[in-house]
Amino acid sequence: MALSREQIIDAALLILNSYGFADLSMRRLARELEVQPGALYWHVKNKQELLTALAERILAPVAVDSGADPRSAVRQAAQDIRAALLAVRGAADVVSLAQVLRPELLLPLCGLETLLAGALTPQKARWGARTLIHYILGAVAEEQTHAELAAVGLLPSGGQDDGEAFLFGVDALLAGLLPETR
Amino acid sequence: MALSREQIIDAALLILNSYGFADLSMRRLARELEVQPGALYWHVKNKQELLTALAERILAPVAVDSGADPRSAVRQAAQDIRAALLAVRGAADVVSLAQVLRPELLLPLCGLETLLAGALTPQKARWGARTLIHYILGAVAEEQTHAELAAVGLLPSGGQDDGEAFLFGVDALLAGLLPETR
DNA sequence: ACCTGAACACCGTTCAAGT
DNA sequence: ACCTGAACACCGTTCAAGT
Repeated sequence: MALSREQIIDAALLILNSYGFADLSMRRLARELEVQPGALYWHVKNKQELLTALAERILAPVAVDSGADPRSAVRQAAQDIRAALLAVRGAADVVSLAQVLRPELLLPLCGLETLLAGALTPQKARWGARTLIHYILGAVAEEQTHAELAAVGLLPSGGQDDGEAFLFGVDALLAGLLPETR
Repeated sequence: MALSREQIIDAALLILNSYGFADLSMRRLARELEVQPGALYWHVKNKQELLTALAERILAPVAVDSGADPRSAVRQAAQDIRAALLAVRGAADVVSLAQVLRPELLLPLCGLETLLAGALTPQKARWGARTLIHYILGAVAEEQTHAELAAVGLLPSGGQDDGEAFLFGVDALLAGLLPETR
């Protein structure tokens, strides 16, 4: 049966989870799919485009809903994004790369801006969303890299609660962006 | 004259500024220095170590001083770090990589934690500093990547003020971390 | 001590030619 | 339409052997 774009993304996700981001190469992917490397380029423009598609897939489970107040909606969205990233090995690196090149494609990340737009001027909503995104991706990338290094024994597996540390940053940012209207 | 570690770092910085991060390879570096690739490995353990040394050099001009209140000291430090990064093409990518692997080596980044420790509990200071660092590196990396793409014509050169956007994020974070004690 | 030469095991991408 | 075969121009790293 003919190779398909979806099949390629599936295989990429599999390599990512089994061997990590460093091992995700076009040639490795071709090997896994039992085709020649060149075959991939019929379905995908280049590696960059593949990574962007991969990022979309990784974030697909996240649904930002604007229920309740912006504050708790953003808080929930941040946690959902983190969860989606942690579900796939190396995901934060993939999404960080994609985010810089094609931010408009990553809907959940745009969603943050929409949520903030409910309480801020358009410009502040945009800036605030980017601040959040940089923090989220940076924090989770660090978490995942540390997990990677700890698994290989290059780093002591930190016994601290990453989830708590993550939320501390989100809450600090939210406190600064959306001061209590009381 | 014999090759030296400092010489290698100098050449790396030169390649970075002239051709960008993507072109900074061990082989390219060797070519520039007119030695065989293997020669580099007498002076440097591997590429990772070279990048870490490069990151230290890039951030060397930054001096965090704890004068005045923590708030304005951190604000100034963030701006200084951004300036140091913007002075070298691709610097944010280099420092981001180094930061994940050996955060203790990047003194200016540790300095942020020290500054915050003046007003927060040790744990909150650590978390707060990491939040700031993730934001700073993410924001500047995006700025530099966009400049890179715009220079190549792949992206319209955004006419907005990146400095203002950067400060908005820093101030939001600081407002959340260090609420006005008034 | 410091470097060369040569190798090993890889990359991303292109493209004529086949089916 | 979809893929192979083969090439091009690269990587990071190691290591015997030379000086």
